[in-house]
Amino acid sequence: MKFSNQLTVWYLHNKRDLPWRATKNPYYIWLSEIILQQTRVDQGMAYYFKFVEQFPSIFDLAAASEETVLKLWQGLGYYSRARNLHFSAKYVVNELQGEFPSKYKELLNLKGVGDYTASAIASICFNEPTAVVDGNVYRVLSRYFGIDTPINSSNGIKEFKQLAQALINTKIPGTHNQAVMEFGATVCKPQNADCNNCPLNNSCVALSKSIIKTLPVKEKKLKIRKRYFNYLVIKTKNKTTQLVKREKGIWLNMYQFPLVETDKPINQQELIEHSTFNELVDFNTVTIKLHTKSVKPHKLSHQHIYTKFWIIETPNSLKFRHSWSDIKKYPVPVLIDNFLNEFNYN
DNA sequence: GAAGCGTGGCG
DNA sequence: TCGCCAAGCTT
Repeated sequence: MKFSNQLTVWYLHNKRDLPWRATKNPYYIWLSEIILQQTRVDQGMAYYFKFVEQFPSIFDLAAASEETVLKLWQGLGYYSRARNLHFSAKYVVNELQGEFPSKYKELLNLKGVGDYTASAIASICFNEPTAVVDGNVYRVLSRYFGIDTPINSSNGIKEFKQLAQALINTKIPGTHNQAVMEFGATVCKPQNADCNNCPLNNSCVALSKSIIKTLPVKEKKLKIRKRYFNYLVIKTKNKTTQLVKREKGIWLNMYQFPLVETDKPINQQELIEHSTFNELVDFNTVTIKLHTKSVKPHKLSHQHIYTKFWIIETPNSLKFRHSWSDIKKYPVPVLIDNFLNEFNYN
C-alpha cells in the first residue's frame, strides 16, 4: 500500500492538467485512451480536441463515414485505431442503444480495446479495480522492484500484470492507475530518469543497485523491411488525376496514387515496362518526369519505404476522374501528404 | 507467439 | 545520424 499511497499523493500534487482528466464520461475517456495508444500526449492532444469538437457524442461519431473519421485521424498513425473506433461507436449505438459498456469484461468486446484500455476505462469511469499495464507501468515496476524479466515475453506480461493488480488501491483504482502512468511519463522516464526528485527514491531497488539504465529489459527487436514505391502521379489538361484506395496492409482504406512496388530501386525504363504502368497509360503518348530529387526513406517502426514520385502527363483526360482541387478531402498517409504539400500541380 | 501496424521526439 | 520509444491491439 505504501507504493500506491506515495505515488497517489505525488500524483495529486504533480499531475498535468489534461483535458480528459476533467471528465469521467466513458466516451471521452475511451476516445482519449485510443488516441494515446503508442502515442505521446503532445502528439495526440490536438486530435483529441478535433474529435471532441466534430463528434461531441458517440452518436455523432457513429453517424460519420469511415472516410471522414480517417481524414480526421490523418497524420496520427496506426490507422486501425480510427477504423476500430468508428466500428465500435456504431456497435455501441446500434447494438447497445448508445449505452457505453461499464465493465472490464464487456469493454474487451469493443474492437480496438484490449487489456490496457479496458482496465483504464473500467477503473477511471466505473471504479472497477483493474490494473493498467502500459509502457510506463512496465518501466516503473521493473525499476522499483528490480525485475529483469523481459517485458515483452509471455512470462513478463503475466508477471507484471499480476504485480500491478496486487498493488492497486481498490478504493481509488482510477487515480492509482493514472498516478503510476503519470509518474512513469514525467519522472521515471525511459531516458534521464529524474531520480533526484523521485518520491520513491529511498525504496527503489534499481536505484539502490544503480541499474536504472538497464531496466526494463526488452527482448530483441524486429528487423526493418525495405520497400521501394513508385507513385504514378497522373496529370491532365483538365487538372485531374488518379487516386486509388489501399486495400491491404499498411494505410488500409486510405488513398494514394497508382503504385508500382518493387523489391529494388528502378529507373524510368524499368517503370514503363511494368504492367501497372501500361494498364494506366500508353507510354507512347505521355511525358514522364521524375519529381523526386533524392530518395529519402519514409521510416515506419517496422519498414523503410523508399519512394519516387513520377509525374505522368497524359493527353487523355477522360479516364482520370479525381479533380486535383478535391484531393485534400481524401485521407492519405503522411508520405503522400508531404508530397502534396511540396508539389506544384500547375 | 510472432508479426504487422505510423509518426514524431529525443539524446 | 540513428536507434529507441510512446497511456497497445489484432491476427
